Amino acid sequence: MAATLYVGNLPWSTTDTALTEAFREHGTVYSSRIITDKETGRSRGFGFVEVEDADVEKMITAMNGTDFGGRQIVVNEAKPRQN
DNA sequence: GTTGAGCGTT
Repeated sequence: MAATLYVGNLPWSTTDTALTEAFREHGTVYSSRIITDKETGRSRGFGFVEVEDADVEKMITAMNGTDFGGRQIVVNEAKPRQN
């Protein structure tokens, strides 16, 4: 089972790989994605990380508000896109 | 060569 995490306040230079590497240290990470602007293709400064369902709370507690690339990131449970 | 609240694609 996998759950999705919303990660905000990211530096513009953050990559999906960087997110994976950071979150992998605190739990099981299946995939990660940085949301890019549909018109310019640049990073919007936030992304989503797919993690193990049982590790969601641990990931949020461990990563929310922590320094990432010089910025304090925001980690929350992502709102369900499909219902 | 920019910006900074906010929840994404098949």
